[in-house]
Amino acid sequence: MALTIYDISKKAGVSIATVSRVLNGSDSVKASTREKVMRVIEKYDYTPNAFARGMGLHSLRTVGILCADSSDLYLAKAVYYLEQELHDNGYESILCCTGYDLADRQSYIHLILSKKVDSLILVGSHYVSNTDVENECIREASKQVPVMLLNASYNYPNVYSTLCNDYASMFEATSSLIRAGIDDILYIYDSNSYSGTKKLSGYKAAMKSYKLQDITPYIHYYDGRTDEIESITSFIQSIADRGIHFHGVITSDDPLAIGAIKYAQKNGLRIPEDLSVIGYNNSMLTACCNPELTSVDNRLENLTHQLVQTLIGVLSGQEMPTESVFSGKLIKRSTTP
Amino acid sequence: MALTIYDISKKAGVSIATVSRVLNGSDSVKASTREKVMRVIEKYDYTPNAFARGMGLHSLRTVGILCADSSDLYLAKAVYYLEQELHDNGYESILCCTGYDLADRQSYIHLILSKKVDSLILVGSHYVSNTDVENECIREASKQVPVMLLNASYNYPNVYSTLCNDYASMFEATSSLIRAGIDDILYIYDSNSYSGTKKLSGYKAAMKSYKLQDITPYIHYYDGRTDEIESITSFIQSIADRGIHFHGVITSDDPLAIGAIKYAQKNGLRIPEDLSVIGYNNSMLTACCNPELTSVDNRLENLTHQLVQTLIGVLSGQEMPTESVFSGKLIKRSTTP
DNA sequence: AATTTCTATGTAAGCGTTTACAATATATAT
DNA sequence: ATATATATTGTAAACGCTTACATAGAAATT
Repeated sequence: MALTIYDISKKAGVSIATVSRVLNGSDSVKASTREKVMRVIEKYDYTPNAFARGMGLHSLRTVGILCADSSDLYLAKAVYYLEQELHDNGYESILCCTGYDLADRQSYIHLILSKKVDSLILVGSHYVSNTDVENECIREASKQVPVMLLNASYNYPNVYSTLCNDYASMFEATSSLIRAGIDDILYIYDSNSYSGTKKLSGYKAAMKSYKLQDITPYIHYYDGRTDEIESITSFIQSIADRGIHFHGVITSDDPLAIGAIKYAQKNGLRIPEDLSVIGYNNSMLTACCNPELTSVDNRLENLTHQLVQTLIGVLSGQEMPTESVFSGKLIKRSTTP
Repeated sequence: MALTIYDISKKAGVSIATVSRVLNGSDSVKASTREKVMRVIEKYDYTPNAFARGMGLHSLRTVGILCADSSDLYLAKAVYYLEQELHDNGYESILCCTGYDLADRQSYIHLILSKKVDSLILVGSHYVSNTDVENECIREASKQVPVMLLNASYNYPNVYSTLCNDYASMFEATSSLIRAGIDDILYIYDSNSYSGTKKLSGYKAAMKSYKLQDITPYIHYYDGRTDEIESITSFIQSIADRGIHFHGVITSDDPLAIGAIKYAQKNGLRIPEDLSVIGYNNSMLTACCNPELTSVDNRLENLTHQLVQTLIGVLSGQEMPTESVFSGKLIKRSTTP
């Protein structure tokens, strides 16, 4: 059995309260007593039981992070930045990868709330949906702790959003191709999440402002895994095979754009002369392919920084903005003219 | 304030013991009582406090996962598989990203142990080192719970290892190039971790068995971030600029190999005619570059599956193998002859 | 009908901390 | 030397749950 605070107090010849005070860095402990206790603690390598602490303490300075899929390049990076930021601010974090299934997500929210976290960070806009049933769990969680959304927005008390203006970014990306004289632009997306919807709207708006005809043949939803490039490539091939002509491809995520590049290369199309490609998220993949991929950088590091700053503010009782919006930026590389 | 078991018991008109029994699925509760209690629980959306449970319960069916960096493609995928497997086996998981700093890692181990986890999984061989001081925390942790190592081996009671034979894989990868007539092979690695060392040995052994001259000029340690392809490219460029000639590059991780491909393309070298490249981990990057990258698949999904199976066995009191070794496989694509 | 057995529920004692409050020791002022 | 203020330490009551044990009620046995 592990040692308890009683064992330590006995061995050090003080009360448990004093040991607890030493453990929690209270300043009302005589230096000599503190040292005496510390020696015992170190000698026996005592670690306080976190559950017991959790019962007594109000805050454990811990926040829960929920992320659909940590193997997604972009989400993984977001989690990484968040953990860093939190750590730098003296907070611990617990991460749960929930997958994309709604029921699982809900049960994970319950799970993580029961661990007495000070806040909940939802990474990736999959957690915010158009169907209101889904958002029920956000509303519920927000009754207990502040809920922080990354790349999504949800207007509700105690919910704070930090996001990039994906609509504007995608509008700009699309417009840039149109200005270059390309107006038959395929749009491939892989998610109907909050930001997924915004991006699509941005594309549509740009297309419509330049073009009158029906754009629905250009819009395609890919529902496979985004780490299977070959599957993406054949998805795009199948669109071309259906007789849809396009000289541009814009995607909601870089891997999809890689698929487009592969498609072009398989069909002997020159990039960007015969086909222009724009990705999204400006991930490391942009540098892996050849030619290198033009992509939208949505300033993940700024977003995560702001999110944690907002969180710290909220937790310390300050009034904070409920929504912080950043601008993305189109990073031009070699897949666009 | 959140509801407690007392509130529920009052509302349902039963004792807290009965509520607790319903919560824990005890079979000695009358069906009608169970339903009555469940209704109240659902109505008020009650979630038991995990800390209080932790104090009473012996196991919370939770395992801690420690991972140096979740933004690393390979590690992130490992974590993802592990969480899935654990979830499928009725275990929850807590993940901490520790970074590569030793002191941080140690404090995270303490942290996560204090949460009364049933086991500790260390993802990535960075946790096992040649300097014995570092492994002290593994030994300590293993006194409390079984410690599972992914891609590393450490012979100690209550420590279980699941790994790929990186030595053999790298020996084979190197040999395959040598057999193709290429014997000036650069080796780029990015870590002195357990598996990093094994891979290097495999390369060395293969080189030595075919070649007598000194191979040290070919071995280079890259200590930058692996998601900065450009930085890798110029690293390799600088090696070439120092007058070292090579017709092959083998790397300890795919991103490094992408850097090699980029280097070749910048210098007008044909792949694989002028330069052959082999990566490691068979990540999605192998499909992103052009030509597509030959790489070693070390069967991550098998590894994680086996690891969790072993863990479940150990936790249920069975005698389990302390080391499970899988074979990797060289996946030939277009960067090798 | 009385006794025994079994099932369902309740009571109360932990689990290992934190912390308000009380008590004591020490320092300072008179 | 005494009174007062202050610094340090101790005592004991939470915190919200689990579970051994006690108890009441129902069913089965005699």
